[in-house]
Amino acid sequence: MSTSSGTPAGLPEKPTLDGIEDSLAERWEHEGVYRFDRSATRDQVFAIDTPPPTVSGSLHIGHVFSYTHTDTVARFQRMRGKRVFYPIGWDDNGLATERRVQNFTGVRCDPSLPFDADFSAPFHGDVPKDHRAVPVSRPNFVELCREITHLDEQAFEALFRRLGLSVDWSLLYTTIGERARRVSQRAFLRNLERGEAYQQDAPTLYDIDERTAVAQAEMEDRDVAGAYHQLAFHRSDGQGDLVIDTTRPELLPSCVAMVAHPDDARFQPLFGTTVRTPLFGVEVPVLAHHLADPEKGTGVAMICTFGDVTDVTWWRELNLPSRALIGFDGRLSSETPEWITDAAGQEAYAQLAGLAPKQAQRKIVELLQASGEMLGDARPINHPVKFYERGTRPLEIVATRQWYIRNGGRDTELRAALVERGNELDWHPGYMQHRYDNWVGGLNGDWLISRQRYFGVPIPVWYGVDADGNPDHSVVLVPRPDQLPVDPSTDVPDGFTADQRGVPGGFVGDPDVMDTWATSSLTPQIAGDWGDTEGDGIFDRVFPMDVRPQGHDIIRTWLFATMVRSHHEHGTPPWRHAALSGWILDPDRKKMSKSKGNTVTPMHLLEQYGTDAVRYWAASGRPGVDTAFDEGQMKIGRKLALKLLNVSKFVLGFGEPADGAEPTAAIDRAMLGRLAGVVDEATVAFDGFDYARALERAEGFFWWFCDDYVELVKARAYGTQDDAGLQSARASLRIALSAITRAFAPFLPFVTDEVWRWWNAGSVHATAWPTSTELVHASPAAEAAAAIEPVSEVLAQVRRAKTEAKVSQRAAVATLLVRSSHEAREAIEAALADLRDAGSIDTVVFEPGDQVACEITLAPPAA
RNA sequence: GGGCGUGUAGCUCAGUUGGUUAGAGCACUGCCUUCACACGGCAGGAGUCGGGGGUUCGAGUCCCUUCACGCCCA
Repeated sequence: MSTSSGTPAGLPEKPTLDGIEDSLAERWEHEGVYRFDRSATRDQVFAIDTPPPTVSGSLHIGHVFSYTHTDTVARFQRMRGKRVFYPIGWDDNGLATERRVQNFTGVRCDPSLPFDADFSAPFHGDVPKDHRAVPVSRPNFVELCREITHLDEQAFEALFRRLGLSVDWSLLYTTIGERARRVSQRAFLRNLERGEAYQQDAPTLYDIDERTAVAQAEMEDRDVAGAYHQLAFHRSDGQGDLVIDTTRPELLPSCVAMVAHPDDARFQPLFGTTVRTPLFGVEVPVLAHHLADPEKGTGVAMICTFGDVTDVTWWRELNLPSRALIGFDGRLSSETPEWITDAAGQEAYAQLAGLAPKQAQRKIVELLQASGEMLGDARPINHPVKFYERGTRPLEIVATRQWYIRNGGRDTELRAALVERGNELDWHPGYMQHRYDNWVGGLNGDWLISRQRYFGVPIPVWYGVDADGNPDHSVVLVPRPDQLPVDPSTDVPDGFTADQRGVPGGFVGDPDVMDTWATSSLTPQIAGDWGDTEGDGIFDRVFPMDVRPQGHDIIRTWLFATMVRSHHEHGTPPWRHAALSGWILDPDRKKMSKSKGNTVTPMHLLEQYGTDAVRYWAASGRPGVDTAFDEGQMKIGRKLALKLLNVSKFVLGFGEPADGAEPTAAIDRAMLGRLAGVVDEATVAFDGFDYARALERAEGFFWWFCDDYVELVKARAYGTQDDAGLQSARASLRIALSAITRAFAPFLPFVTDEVWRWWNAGSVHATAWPTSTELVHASPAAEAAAAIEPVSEVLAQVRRAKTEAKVSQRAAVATLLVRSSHEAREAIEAALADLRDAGSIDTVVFEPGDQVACEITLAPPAA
């Protein structure tokens, strides 16, 4: 191979980053670089249980951030020789999608309507403000949901492909797809068979706007303005009043008891006595319970069924009657309840019947003030109230029949087992396990999975219908496994015919769908083809999976729910590692969220800085650590990508080294020694899921390599010294460039593959991760440092002298006097020819000294 | 109220089992058209490591305490 000038074959004259994303993404797809090898054995596989993004949400920079983290790990493992099982899915089922469809198309679902084959949505976006939602049948509504989510999914896929995620797109799934429904229903039916799923009539958190029950995990506290109303209850013994403070006077008609702390001396004499409620005159007992807070209000509270979750606890533990008044419509019952027997009470209730809670509150305050049973005015306070996390009005508690899955909330043994499962996982970072332990330890009920919604996986059961035509929920009819997935609203259970639906002696389908987490808690089973529909049995070779990457905010939901399902079904944690990503913060260190309006869409950033640059920013975010959105980091990423492009051109521009060319020069072997250490560090970091550290080490080396090493050996590589030196420099540059390119490949997949293909067949992503053992010419680490550091120091001092003299770095140095230790002098002398070339140095004189100290005499400028 | 995390240069962050004079990039300032790269290079100034106390020969690092911010839970 010629060593003369000219661009060797394959090297572009003017390398560029522009447009490399599209062409490389196409090549990867065409070459099947990320295709999972379905014949791989378990020990060859690295399986990743990636979060399926909610496609009805907006695309934002957070997606780029956390998915990049996972992708770097996937690419590393692939280069280490693993067959990487890296599927992705779209989470399209659930309330978020229903809402988006309602808002986008101007419809609402009315399940009582029949399917209309000719239906088309009144709008596609831009629904007028005064538009009244058009009621549509459930099948029509579901069809619309599918249509809209399909559009959203295309936008997500475009972004994720542009981001260069090395997922196997042939494994794509959706959480409403046929497989997801089959797997979810199968898992549920097996839970049912083993007694892990059950139905129960119980007080349930209920969102009256969405008309659906919600689970503990979906509930959140919000501070809202409320007001204490002081009400006087009348002692039955006629010895005066018992005064309470309540924020919900409208629930007074459903009061079942009074409660105070057992140690509270003020109320001890009253325990066991009764009082009569204001307005309604209902007699209720005064009871003791440790959850009553003596500091709160007057220290005594009224128990209603049900005002909040504490009421539920009291109701259960004190064996109180149920006097529920708020129905599914969120309004007070229109019938006067039978426990109000007093005529005046009945008259008072008549004025409240059918009102929404807020209206009822205004009315009852009026009545109480008129009767003199409310003392003083309402006193405004701020207090925490339970909301559905996607809801706008406080949750009510309504007693209804729902399906539950056991999660340890009512069973200490199961809870302990689930905590233990958490111990079997490796958490990255480790402190995230506390979130899991705290959540599991604080559960106080089982997992409610029924949702009174439409776009979800149907609960796959029917009920018998009794002789009076009412559903008999004790007669549960289940489908055969080979029937799955079923839709009980259209499918018919074995032994019945379609015309028996809803008639006495017939059957009726469960109208509900499963909670979205009840499906997404099965992503390992869905992605891994549990049940083996493909017939190649890959499930046993990908499960339990190696890692679950996800945000730390959904440990209590997604991670925990997945653990519960896997524990019940497989008796194992679903993965070996959990890798938690942090948040994106805006420049004011506030969490980015749609409601704050501070989110950033990613596509224009990918276009402006290039994908590698944006990935560089993302990969700089430490595992689990919240990271500020920082375009500055993207600029640095772009510089890094450009530098790799240019230095590759430089190194490869020398052409193929001569046969047998080897690193022989001390400084060359020392550089490789430093590189070997960096490769080892990056490998250890990656094995522990610390991609950010791996990047930092590689990057630190790379800038030193470009700034010092390349500058030092550049002249020698051009041929200013002997041939042995030339060959050593060129060989070393190539060896280093190869390892550097591969070490950057997980982070900068585009530019690394671009430059790799200039001089190698195939993709860098299909080659081996660099190892220190392949760098056979490397000096041992300690020797390398001793050989490099004095040389770098001299170079730096020469540069500084020229900068201070305000002359060009090419300016000639007449004399360089170096004071140094004996060892440093040896290192400097070994690289002296390179130093002279790099610094344009004429005479070099050594003197003994402690630290490396130079006196530089510049040559007079040439005229 | 409980749990967890964070606090290091103007900004974003490294700093491993305690060990020389606390590092990097950005920004800022100055210089250099240099034959891989001006989308570049070289160099410079800039820090009471949130505060206080303790352990130690030695603390950014370990312990206690306190303040601020963030997240999760109640």
